[in-house]
Amino acid sequence: MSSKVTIHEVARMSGVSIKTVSRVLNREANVKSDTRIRVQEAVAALNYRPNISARSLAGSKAYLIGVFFDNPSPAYVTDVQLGAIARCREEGYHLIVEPLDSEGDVASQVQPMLATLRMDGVILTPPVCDNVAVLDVLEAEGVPYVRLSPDRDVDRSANVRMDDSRAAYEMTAHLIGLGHTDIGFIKGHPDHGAAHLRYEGYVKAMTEHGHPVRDDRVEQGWFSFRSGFEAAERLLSGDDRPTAIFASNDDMALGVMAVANRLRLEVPQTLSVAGFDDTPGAKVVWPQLTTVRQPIQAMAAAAADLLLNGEASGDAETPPSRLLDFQLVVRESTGPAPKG
Amino acid sequence: MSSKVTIHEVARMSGVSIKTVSRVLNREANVKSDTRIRVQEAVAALNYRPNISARSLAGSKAYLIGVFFDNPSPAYVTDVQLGAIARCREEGYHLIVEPLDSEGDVASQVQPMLATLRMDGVILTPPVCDNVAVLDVLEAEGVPYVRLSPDRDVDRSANVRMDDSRAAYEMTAHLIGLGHTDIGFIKGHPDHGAAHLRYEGYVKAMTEHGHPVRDDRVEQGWFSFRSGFEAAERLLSGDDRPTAIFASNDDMALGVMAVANRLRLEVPQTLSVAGFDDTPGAKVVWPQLTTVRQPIQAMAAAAADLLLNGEASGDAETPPSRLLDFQLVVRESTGPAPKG
DNA sequence: TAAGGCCATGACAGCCTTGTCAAAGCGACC
DNA sequence: GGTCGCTTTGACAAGGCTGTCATGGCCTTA
Repeated sequence: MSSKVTIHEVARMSGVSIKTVSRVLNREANVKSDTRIRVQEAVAALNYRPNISARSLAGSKAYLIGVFFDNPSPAYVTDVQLGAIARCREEGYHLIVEPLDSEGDVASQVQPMLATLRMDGVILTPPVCDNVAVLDVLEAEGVPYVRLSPDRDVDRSANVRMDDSRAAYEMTAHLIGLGHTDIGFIKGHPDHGAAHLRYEGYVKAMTEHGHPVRDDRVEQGWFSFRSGFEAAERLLSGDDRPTAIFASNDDMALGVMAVANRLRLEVPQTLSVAGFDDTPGAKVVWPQLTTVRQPIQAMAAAAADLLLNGEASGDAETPPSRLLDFQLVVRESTGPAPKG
Repeated sequence: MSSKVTIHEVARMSGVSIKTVSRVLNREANVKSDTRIRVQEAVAALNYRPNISARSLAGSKAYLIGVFFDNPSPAYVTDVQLGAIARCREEGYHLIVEPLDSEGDVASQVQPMLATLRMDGVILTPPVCDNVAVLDVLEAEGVPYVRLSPDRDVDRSANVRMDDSRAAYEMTAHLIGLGHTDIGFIKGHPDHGAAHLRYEGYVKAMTEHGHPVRDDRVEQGWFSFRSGFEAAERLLSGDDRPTAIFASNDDMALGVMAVANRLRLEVPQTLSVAGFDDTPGAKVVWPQLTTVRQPIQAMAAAAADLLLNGEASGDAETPPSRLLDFQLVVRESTGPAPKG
């Protein structure tokens, strides 16, 4: 088709000035409705689309939102992208993805990019969202940003989070509801704030229901399959073992399942296993894993929303924060506690 | 810092014209080397970065490469992004990601996007890379594109592929090398060209090594966990069963492992299992899966390369194509054939 | 020495849109 | 009829950069 239709041609075709076409395109007020319609018809007829470069050069918006990540979980990353784009498309914005290499000097990777692209906003996923150098650069360049599930300095800037503590509480309560009283727990990487929150939720649920939190039932893990595997070996060796294990993420829970498998402990008849995150792996194992789903797409959409509606611009005294609901996904890896 | 440094200031600081600064930035010839150095120093001192909008408005490049996908596999998608960005960064290009919804009218989603952004090129992943409507729009808009692992009309345009047939051949040969002669095969989704190629490689290896391809050892699958599970149930029920199963992707192989697990068939002592793709799930099961790794990042980088060096521009009579090497990943799910 | 050619550089227009500001249109009211 | 105040519209500059073309210096060649 048309290699390049400009606003000029639309103006000529509809018999108004370029500026009026611009007004219609930008949904500005004070355009007579029949003028508006005439222009819209011309736009449709010529199949005209405004040139984003010219637009951002002339105006103040770039129509670009950045997504910065350095995340080992592809599923998380794509969910963020899908959620963000869903909201962005409504307003004609596009997504620029920038994988960061946190091994290197992240700030120096970010500054040039911000200076060239002049994006309207940036969404930061963990762990980049806790990289102070990156935040500093963003603020220096005056680019609004929203952090997803930040760990540190939560009040520093706009963010979107999930209630990890309450989710862990409810998962624990779910197990207790199934009759378990002796529930093992595998902690996550101590550098991640979420790890602490999840542990907190577990402790709270156990305590409130009158079950002791035994030291030898809590193992340190690192969010990896291997660490879950090793923690499970410690928890499950010998005859005195818990009837359920709640791992603070799915990868570790899968490690637990592997050990159970090896030891011929039937899941969930002999041992219930619960995870956290609802990664793709959770559906691939057998039996499928009971876990907690973060509404990642919704969180990303909320982040995009904060950016697009201007709330994240950093002028408010209290940065906006949105807390989204999680979802307990009960599948086959948890069941009633064995009798006796 | 500097809210916006323009090329003008660099020109003043280094005592040359704006145009000369532009020449230095674009690595053009015919600039005296001490002039070049002076300019570069000024650029560094002012921390100047060219404004991408102004650049693309004035020039012919947009410095943007698009990645279109509608891919159920997040791992694949992020690998593509990582590979593409690695090559793009070398030349100051950025990545725009556009998830497509192939349920809807894809072409009409794509055209406006191409018209507004005027990207310099687009990378298409399966299955979008086989959507003729999308290809038509790209060509109509004159946007160069590269397809990753296309199935149909392979010669229509630039593409990057892997030798699926040979990979399947080598995996089968690997099993034969371990002493297996009775090897089951689970085919992939018949709409995917790769499914046929993989089957072809299996047949070729069996035949060349003098082993029969028994009809009751080949099952139709659909690339899903469930279809692998069901195919394995058919292959493994009864006493007359193969000593190895080669599933044409990992998800199905995981289904096989689940069945083996249920039937108490030890992997790999009693049954060897091989997959294809090296998805994250392959490392999460126990024992870890022997599989074939596609060099996805390298393929995406090759695609970006074709775009950036102009080979994909569609002017050559034969569209360029790159065939990359796969990698056999031997882990614990395959072992010597049981004796007797 | 004059003519021709190449290299290095700069002046200026143009890319397509938005922002500013002024002007024109319109209705109502005194 | 004239004035005021509002809505609607347009002329023009500006945004930061690259493309085109012209200029001047210097080297080569006859």
